[in-house]
Amino acid sequence: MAKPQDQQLVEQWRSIQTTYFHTAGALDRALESKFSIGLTEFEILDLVAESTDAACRMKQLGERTPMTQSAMSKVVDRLDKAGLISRKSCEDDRRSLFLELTDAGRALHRQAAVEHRALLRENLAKD
Amino acid sequence: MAKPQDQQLVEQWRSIQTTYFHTAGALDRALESKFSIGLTEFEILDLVAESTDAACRMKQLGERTPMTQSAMSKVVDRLDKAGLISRKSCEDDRRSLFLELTDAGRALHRQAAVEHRALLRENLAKD
DNA sequence: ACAACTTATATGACACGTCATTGAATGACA
DNA sequence: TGTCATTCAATGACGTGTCATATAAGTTGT
Repeated sequence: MAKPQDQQLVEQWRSIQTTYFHTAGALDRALESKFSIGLTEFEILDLVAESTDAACRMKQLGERTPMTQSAMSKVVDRLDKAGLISRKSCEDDRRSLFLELTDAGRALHRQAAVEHRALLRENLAKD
Repeated sequence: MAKPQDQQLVEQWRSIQTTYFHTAGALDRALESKFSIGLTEFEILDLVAESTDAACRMKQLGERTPMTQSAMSKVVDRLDKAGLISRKSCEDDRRSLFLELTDAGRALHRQAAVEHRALLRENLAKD
């Protein structure tokens, strides 16, 4: 009944899902237990950390992650409350916000990134 | 500062995430609007539909999806309440449950599967 | 046959993401 | 300059997932 090419598509999709779930789960649990931040929080830290120029507005970040604007706003809010990031309003356009890591944020990111990369290596390695 | 091999890992991961988010989002929205079921619900229907033998206990399904046992239990509960699936207790081991599609469930699955495969094709196609 | 352990599923508290909406600032244009 | 539309971010209501636990049934060893 099922077309073989459909079967193959479905399997490809399930494989992506499985990889995603397992990897995301492992990352989330590790970051949570060792650094008390979730994977989403780390991902924002990571994006802010790697953005060299000052043009690090939330809007730009939104273009670099599949996260919703709403989700981002809440994550950034948590990071702010945790003292890992700071939001400064931008003079050019007062609707925008500039994000930057605090010292604590930078330190935590540096450590967490090591763990993060290591787990990616474990999980994404071709078996 | 960042090792190039790490960069590559990170990009591989982000690519998986993006594919996963976009595809899952598209599937979820389409199934929700056209058939009033979420992606997770569809996935359970799909698994039950493709399990030929009667040995379709929740436990087995759990082995075929990255979903949590808890999550599965709730999804199945919703499907049951929606009249798309039925849980019959198993005589051999009364802790287990057999799942099977109702007629409505089978009909809905048949239609939804077409949409599902089509969207997978759109989203997973190599660009 | 009785404890102690293990396994299959359900459930409650809680956290997070989504959608829709709001508030505020900007742009466009007559 | 005043109106209308657009853009950036925040928020509240709501659904669904997760963890820890509960419930119930099966298993093992004595």
